[in-house]
Amino acid sequence: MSGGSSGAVDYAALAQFRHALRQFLVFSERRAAEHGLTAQQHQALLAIRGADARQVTIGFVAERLVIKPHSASELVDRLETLGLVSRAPSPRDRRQALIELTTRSRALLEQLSATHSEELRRLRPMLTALLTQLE
Amino acid sequence: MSGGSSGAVDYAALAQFRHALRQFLVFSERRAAEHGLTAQQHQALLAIRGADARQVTIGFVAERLVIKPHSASELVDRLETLGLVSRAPSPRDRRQALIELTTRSRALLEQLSATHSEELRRLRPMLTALLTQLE
DNA sequence: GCAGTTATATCGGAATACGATATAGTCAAT
DNA sequence: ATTGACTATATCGTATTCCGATATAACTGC
Repeated sequence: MSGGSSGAVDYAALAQFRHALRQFLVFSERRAAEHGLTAQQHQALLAIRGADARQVTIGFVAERLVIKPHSASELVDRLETLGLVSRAPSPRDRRQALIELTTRSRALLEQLSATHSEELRRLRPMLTALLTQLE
Repeated sequence: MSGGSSGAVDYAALAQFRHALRQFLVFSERRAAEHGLTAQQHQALLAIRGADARQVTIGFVAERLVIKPHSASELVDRLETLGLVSRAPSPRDRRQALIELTTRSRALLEQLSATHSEELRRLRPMLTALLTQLE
């Protein structure tokens, strides 16, 4: 036996888990599209909102979305063009760009998040069951 | 109150869940890349393997990966070029292409799947906790 | 105030899913 | 058998977006 518990891999369980993930991601993508957003734009808005008190910078967005900082910069460009975020140089460190949601994106995100929470509540039993099956 | 349980959305929990998902997907992407595969190629191999007895067609791959059939066709093209799957017309219905893994891709997938199972076992507590938090 | 580092930005290039369309095979009903 | 509707797969051009390489500006310690 290698490192795994029983040696044999449960391909069907893995495949089902990935299928469930894909379904969720496609669900998410479609909801975002209904509001004129791409999946990444939605994720960025959520990451910014979810930061609560923290100062949100390009670097922060990059870290939360697990993309390179220069990709986050481009992503924020697009959001700014859409009027969904504002960028302002940080007074503390003028290299940093402080990012904030606009009224419009806050409203948008609230709707999207409600839908997503609901969907995840719906998917939870299946996801946890599939994860359990992998043990 | 709307449809949700308490009306207010837990943005931080949603954001954390998406961050965890992204981390897993990036993990997966990197492992696949170490074996010369893209994420989608790996997913396709897994879907084919996870089908067990079932006859695997382009349509089946499309359905499991939640992509359009013509995108699945392109994806299988690339896998065929890499020598990771074979395509043969079905005797039953000669429109269909029956797809099979090669010896090489089976070995490849076994390694990848072991790593992934392990990682998912590691992530399970976090994922289930985050899902629970959304209730 | 210089060297090294950090934060963000710009540009060209690569990958891949998609829409529109094409081709080939199947099936039902005549 | 032939037609017509439908299904499975394939091809082509396009758009999106991430990345690597590189640039710029600002911060830090000495």
